[in-house]
Amino acid sequence: MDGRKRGTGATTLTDVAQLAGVSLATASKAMNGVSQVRAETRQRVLDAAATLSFTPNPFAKALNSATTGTIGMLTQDLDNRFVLPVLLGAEDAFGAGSTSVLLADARSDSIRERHQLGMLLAKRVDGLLVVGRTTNPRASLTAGLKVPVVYVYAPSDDPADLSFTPDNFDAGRQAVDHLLSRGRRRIAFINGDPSYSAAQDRVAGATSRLAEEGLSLVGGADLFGPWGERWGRRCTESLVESGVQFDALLCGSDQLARGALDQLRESRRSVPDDVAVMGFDNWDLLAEEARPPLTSVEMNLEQLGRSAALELVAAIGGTTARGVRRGAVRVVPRESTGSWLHTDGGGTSADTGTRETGTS
Amino acid sequence: MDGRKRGTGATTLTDVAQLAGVSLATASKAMNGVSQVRAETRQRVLDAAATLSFTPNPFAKALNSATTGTIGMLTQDLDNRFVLPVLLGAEDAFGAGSTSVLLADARSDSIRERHQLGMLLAKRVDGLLVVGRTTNPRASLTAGLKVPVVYVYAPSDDPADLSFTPDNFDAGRQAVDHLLSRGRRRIAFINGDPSYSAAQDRVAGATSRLAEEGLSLVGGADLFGPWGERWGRRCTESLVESGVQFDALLCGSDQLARGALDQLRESRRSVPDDVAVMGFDNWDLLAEEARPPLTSVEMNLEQLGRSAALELVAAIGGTTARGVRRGAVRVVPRESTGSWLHTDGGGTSADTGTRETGTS
DNA sequence: TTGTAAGCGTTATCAG
DNA sequence: CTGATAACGCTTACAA
Repeated sequence: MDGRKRGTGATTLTDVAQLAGVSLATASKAMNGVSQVRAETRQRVLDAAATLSFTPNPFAKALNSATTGTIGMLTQDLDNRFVLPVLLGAEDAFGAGSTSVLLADARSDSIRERHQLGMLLAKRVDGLLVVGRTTNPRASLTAGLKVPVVYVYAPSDDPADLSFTPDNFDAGRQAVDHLLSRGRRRIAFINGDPSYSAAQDRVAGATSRLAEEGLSLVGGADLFGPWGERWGRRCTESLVESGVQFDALLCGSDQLARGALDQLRESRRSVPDDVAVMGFDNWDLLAEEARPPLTSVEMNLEQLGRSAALELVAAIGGTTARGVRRGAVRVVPRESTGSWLHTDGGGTSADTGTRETGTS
Repeated sequence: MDGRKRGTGATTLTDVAQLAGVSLATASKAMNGVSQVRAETRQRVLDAAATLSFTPNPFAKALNSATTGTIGMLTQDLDNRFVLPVLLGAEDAFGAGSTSVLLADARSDSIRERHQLGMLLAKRVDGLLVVGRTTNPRASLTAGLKVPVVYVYAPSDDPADLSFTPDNFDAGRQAVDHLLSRGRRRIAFINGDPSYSAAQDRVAGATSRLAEEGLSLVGGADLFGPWGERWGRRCTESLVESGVQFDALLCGSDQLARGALDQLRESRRSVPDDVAVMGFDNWDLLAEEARPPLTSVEMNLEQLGRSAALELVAAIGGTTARGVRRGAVRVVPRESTGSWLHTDGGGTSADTGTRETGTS
């Protein structure tokens, strides 16, 4: 359409300079606010740029600025509900600045991950955000890279790297805290797959908090099984049948908790009056529609992604940080832990409560 | 570390040429396989490149090739479980080629969407994939853009654009087909939010298929309500209480179906013996853990993303296509529709069926 | 077949 | 304060 020899046809700084009646160099300075340019001149250039709706070519720019305004987000498994919020937070944080995000997914394949890494590097990203699939530590990729890398969700196994991961240990502690605050003392813990550090850390946190009260989990601390409602049901069933007394059921995930709730209903245990139930992850879809709505621990994944992004930007800027940062979590109370144990909410008496144990 | 005046320190084509003992131009030709280069020379260059682990600077490349090897993925709402598979499919399809994906999320804000669009364009993407939040048609963004745009999930409201969206109408038809094949004839439909075209299309498809058999939905075709288990339960309850006879319950989503299953259990209706239940979306997490496991319609979102990506690549290549393409869907049978109506469990006769109705 | 040189759009240096 | 001019790394006529 355009008589030029080459070029994209987009308006260039030269066009702007021409319209503004200044030299290319001056136009550049005016646009970037650097160097001394008379206010009037700058305005003229800016106006010209606006009229032509000029957008600087980022490639020409990147060609001599050593930084490209792009970061790579390398996910291990995009098809994972936990990475979504992380992605969102990160994208948001970057977008607020002016860096944009190049996405690459490894599909849980380390060969493919290597390949994607190469591709991202070839695109000259300024930094890398590596988003894991679980909270289990993962192999570091940092060796030999000249760009900063930040790991999110799955921390790097190299302590010299910087990682962000949710604080599952504290999540366990806070959960117990919450249950204690509801007057529960006989807490059972149904857990997920033991190969997940999330499962291990959550129960460890819970145990630790209980120990401070001189308590321990009833029914044992090793009720591991597949994540999922089915195991939640089965495990709850055995627990009930075993005759172990418990007034709270802490479940390693909301899914497990859903199964537990179903089973408790069938066993005619009232929630929360007989048994308080809570989960982890605060997956609204499951938690809010549960009967009763499920108290859960929000892992603040979006915030985690945001923090990681911010820190990556900082690292690109030159700062160097290392170690594993554990993102804050918080309990979101709903009805499943809604009542103080043995109140006469429904109509019963009995104040066998042990509130005096409270430490604060 | 390096005495150069500027530059990133990365090895350049000039380095390669030097090592190979040829001119810059020859090196370039050798690398790109164009023009006539003696095989031996090319090999020498390739070797040199390998030794230096040379990666061409994409910016320098883009600067004179009019195409950048990057597409923009503009999502309306990343925090949506339906976009994940689409993203995955698209990323995969692009990755297979050598285009990479720039991600931008609009957070359901049209102002922000405009902004992100601008940013993507400023980055000189070769094309745009616009991923919607629902399957409702959305405002076209194509006007005035010089890069091709393909819409996924939410189709564009401009028929001149190219859109990919799941075939909800056919999903409704196939669902009914499946239920009919199980001997069910009194089918009730519980639906989600009527403002979703998915809800409308699914029930329309179901109705259409039933009509072919001279049937219609029992309990009416307007049981719309909020997506979610709660509505599934409530709606099922009224249905049961209303005394309407039904041998199948088709639910507008797996979530609704989960609610329905719960309610049916409480109403002592056996699934699938008394009532077959099925949903849409085939959300494994819900469907597989349901009691019994839930038959559902798989919307093939990943494939949808892949197709859209492929078509975008084609469009960048110069082809022009328009209109709305509806992605194929398929029923995934599980136990909730597992039995032929009125068998007696183990393996009986009873051919009360109406198989002869089949049109083909 | 290979090399020279002219861009691509910007920024940075250094004179005016 | 402004303007030539030389990079940045690569592709591509055009010569040799």
